[in-house]
Amino acid sequence: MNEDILGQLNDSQREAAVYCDGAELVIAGAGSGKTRVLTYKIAYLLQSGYRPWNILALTFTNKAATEMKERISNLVGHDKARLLSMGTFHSIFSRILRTEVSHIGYDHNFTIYDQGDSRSLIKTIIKEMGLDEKQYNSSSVADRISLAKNNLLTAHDYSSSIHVREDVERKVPAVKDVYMRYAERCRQANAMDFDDLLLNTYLLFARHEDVRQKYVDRFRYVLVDEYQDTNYAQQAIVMQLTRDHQRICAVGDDAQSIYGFRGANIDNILNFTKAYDNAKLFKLEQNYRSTQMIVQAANSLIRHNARQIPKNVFSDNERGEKVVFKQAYSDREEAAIVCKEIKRIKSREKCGFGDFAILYRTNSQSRSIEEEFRKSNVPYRVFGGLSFYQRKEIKDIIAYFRLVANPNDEEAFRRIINYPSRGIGDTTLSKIATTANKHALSLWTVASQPLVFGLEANRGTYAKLEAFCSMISAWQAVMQSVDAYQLGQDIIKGSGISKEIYEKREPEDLARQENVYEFLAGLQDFVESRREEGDGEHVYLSDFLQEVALLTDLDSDSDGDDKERVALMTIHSAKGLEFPNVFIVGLEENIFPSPMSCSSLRELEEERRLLYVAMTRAEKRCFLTCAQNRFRYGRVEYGTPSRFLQDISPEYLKKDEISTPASPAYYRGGGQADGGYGSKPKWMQNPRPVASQFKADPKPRAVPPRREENAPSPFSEEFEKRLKVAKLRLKPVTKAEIDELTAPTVSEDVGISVGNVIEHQRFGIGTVIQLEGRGENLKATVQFTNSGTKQLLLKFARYKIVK
DNA sequence: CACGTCACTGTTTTT
DNA sequence: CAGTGACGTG
Repeated sequence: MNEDILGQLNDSQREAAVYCDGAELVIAGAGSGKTRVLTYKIAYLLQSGYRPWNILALTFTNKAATEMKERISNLVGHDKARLLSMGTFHSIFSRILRTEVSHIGYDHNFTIYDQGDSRSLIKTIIKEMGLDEKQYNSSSVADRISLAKNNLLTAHDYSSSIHVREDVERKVPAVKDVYMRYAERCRQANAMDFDDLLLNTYLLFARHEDVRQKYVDRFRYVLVDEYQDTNYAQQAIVMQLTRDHQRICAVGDDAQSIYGFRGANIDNILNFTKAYDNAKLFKLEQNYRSTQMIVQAANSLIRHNARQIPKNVFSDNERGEKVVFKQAYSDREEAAIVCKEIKRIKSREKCGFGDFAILYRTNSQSRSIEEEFRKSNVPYRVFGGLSFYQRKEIKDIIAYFRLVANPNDEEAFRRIINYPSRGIGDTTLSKIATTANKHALSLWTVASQPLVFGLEANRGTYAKLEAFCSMISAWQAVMQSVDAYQLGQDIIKGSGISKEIYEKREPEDLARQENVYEFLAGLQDFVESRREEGDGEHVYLSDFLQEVALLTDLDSDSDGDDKERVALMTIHSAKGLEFPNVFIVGLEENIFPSPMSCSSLRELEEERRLLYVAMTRAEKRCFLTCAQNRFRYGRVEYGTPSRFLQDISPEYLKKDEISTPASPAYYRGGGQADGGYGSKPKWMQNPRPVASQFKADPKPRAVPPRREENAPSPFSEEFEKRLKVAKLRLKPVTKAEIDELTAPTVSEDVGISVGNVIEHQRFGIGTVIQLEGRGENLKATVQFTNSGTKQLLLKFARYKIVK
């Protein structure tokens, strides 16, 4: 059996796979079968007597973990494979923290703050401290803190570290104080950000030898994929787990280290053999993926980097065509060239749209390509960008879930205390925050006992707070008895979110409704698959929350459908993937390399590696394009070809091979904004009557949920089937239920009631369809004949009753 | 308190 | 361009 498995590897792959005598570093050139070695090594370990749960395999993405598990399943069977500990650093260690976190003073139901949460908290703190928000830009402060955590510096350590001097030089001396407060607030909220998951794991193991020992005993063999992208904290944790027995296998390629901005430290891989004394070094140098031409072109590029482990990547595949470079006049022409070339290759060879990928440096570059593809009916799929879980309506729902699971969660509290509107506005919120800070308590504690902490507010406000808190408390009470799906539905209905979302009928609302369906379907799916896996009879909301925080839609497995679409993604998200034909677009100075990364040689080398990664995704053909004029930040910018083009040896590069499309003006000139489609006035073309209500989430996409047949929302493929089923099973919130939820409160003190027709000074004639609130807060929802539905606060509205 | 409007401004990659 | 914050109005 061993023979069978190992027979499928080449000599150097096999040597790397069977070496089990100690620390091992496998330098795996691009396309050299790195994943293959890892999977076979794990299969080999299992056959040599290791129990599945004794093996820990850390990957870079959840997707990589799932795929590897699947491949191992095929070798050793599902039963064994499913028991392996395999996942990202973040997901594996968050699970360990869940069970051990009481040792370091957290509660096991801690929340995981995503980047948006932590940025918003940092922003709040900067405001509270009265710092200048221009000087203390919340995201750069967040980056500083993140970097510190990645280097295992706690807030306390930081304040006496060299970083403080840097901060002083950069004119942001208070970063250390922001960090200090931020850490306090996170603890107060019983929350951890992504970096805390690593930092706290490290501290847990460092301070509690018995706990460390427990996991050292459990994880008898540790494998780390993409080692070049680990940061100091990750490396340190791996060291804590492996320094006793030295059974570690790290796999990676220093030439593909592209996550330095996230704290990844290329020194980890460069210095591996120093960290582990007797480490054995293996090199996989044969590339099985690409043509010789592509491999050589990529080699000639990466040769310009000084810091690297020497290696000689080669290919025995066909020689192949030269890498093609073409400069276009504009970004539109660039898109058209790419589009035309895809069609040309596709008709010449028997291949599908799925054999093509467009790679770019920044997400925003997908736009011009998308426009062109849509115009030319080329099916495509955009990866990355705004993930499903970052959509406003989904985040709102999750915020409710989070607050129920952990009422101290400050960010969740802030998000939903007044969503849907319940008359608790900024004034009340900031009073709560001030009081909470004064007593070093969470917002929830203060809000639920306002009188105890001397929160000053009027009667109405107390009542509203009371209503909100008792609603949340009621769900808390049943959280351990009602299953996640049931409770989730209850919350969506009871919170008023369903009313908020299902009431309206604008196109954007419909998209949101679908997203909520998808979300519920996903939740149901989660509950069911958990049950099938036999992890206990009941699946609770907290189980779901644990997973959801670390999910990306990149991780979702796509079904066959994707094979028929061109893939659009950033180079970063293309890591580990391969395509027959790859187009790398936007190779211009000011984009690639990014101007943010041009200040040091180190950063520049990372950008070069990024291009190396991009080129080595290609199996057969690789195209590089750039544009002279590009529409960016609302204006046309002039750009010159990227300096990296000169790094590629000319013998592998062919310029201007693609023919320019014959006619149209790809010039996006000054004057006519709407290049000849109809002539509606601007304000009619993109009606967004309620836009302001739905804006404002961290990384919103320009075009709201994509719904055209070419470009459905990132999630709809994998959810489509489940969705249909779920819709049947789900009995979506019915009209009657909505009516019930929106039942009017009869109000005696004003002469207006549901059914009245009023005439409003600005909006014209309309029918009152709902009334809520009382006294001076009495609010009417009015369906106007010509102006849609509006909410009017009657004490202000200028109207008269007509009927 | 909620919502609409206006002016300003920042520009990268993601677990 | 598109997101954000400040400000005014009902």
